[in-house]
Amino acid sequence: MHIVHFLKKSFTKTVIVIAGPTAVGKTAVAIQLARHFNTEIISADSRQCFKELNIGVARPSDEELKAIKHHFIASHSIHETVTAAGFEQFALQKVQELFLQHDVVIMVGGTGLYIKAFCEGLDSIPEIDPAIRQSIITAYEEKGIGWLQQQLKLKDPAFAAAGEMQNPQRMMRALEVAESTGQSILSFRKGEKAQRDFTIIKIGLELPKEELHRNIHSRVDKMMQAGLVEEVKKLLPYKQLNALQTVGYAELFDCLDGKLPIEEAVERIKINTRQYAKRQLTWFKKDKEIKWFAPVDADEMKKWLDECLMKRMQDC
RNA sequence: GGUGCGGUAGCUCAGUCGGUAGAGCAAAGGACUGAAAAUCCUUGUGUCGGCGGUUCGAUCCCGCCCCACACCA
Repeated sequence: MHIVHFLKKSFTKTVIVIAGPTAVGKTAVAIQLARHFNTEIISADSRQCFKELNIGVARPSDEELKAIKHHFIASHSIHETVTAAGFEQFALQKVQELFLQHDVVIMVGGTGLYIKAFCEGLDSIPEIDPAIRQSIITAYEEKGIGWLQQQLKLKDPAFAAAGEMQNPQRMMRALEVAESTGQSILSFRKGEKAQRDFTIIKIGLELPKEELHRNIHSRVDKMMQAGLVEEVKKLLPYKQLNALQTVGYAELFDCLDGKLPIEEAVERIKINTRQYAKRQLTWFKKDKEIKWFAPVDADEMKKWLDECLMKRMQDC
């Protein structure tokens, strides 16, 4: 009886996930929905979580942050290691905290893997000693992809046979797992979806391609006017960090290093942002649970969500 | 006006000692479980500036014309 009661109660708790490509207008929609449900927002963005990055990652404005409380925005430093697994932990804990006060919580973001980790969980793989990781990176940088291929054939033949043997990042991960556990990374990947004790509703935001591209173009121009170059200049000493392998920063580092004229750097940022948006769309379109809307249709979203929530309450 | 150099994919260019062409970038599609704004995979694309000539055959050789750039007047 207690358990049934508990389930009933927790299933009335809901996270509304808002996904979509960069520059589609996620922030504004999230704020409208947060107002409507009188709740708070958890960002699912692998770059906006860094306090050192602001203009270039289109962090919500101070007014927006003041209007609705956001989490996982400017909450970490570029010197920390932030990962999908870390985000899963963070968001799961945050959501439980927020459920004490709210029945509905909004999650918005463009980082598909983070959203997936939150909704479905990641298989648990033992922690890797940072020293092992570093030694693999160093060796790869010195000896190249051939070395990685050879090491993997030796230490994780299963991955070598089935994995992506041209993709250094995946290969390095496989190698570090093999070296520190003695087992193939494939043996850890069960692919089981974690069960969450709350409801998840997914919304996708979409615009015609040309319109999205116009948004990207003008947003990059605005970032430049807002002083992106100054922001990037301060981060130049840290350009090697993972957090700074980021569109808008990488290109301007090249510019500051004299490798690229400023006009070309800006053009590059626009191109790379478009390509990034395309990758996001490829990822999200695969998720059949997502209900798609135009960003201007906030009222329709509210209506649809209210109906959804009503239905789930009755089901429980 | 003269001389030189060039005109080949959306862009930058390579190439064919004459048998209708290929790289990079862009574009399109896709993958992706601890770097994910990262990383990786796949795929086109052409009146080879125009008109003639030589040739079995011309993008390639020859002539004329057009266009761009540089230099000289």
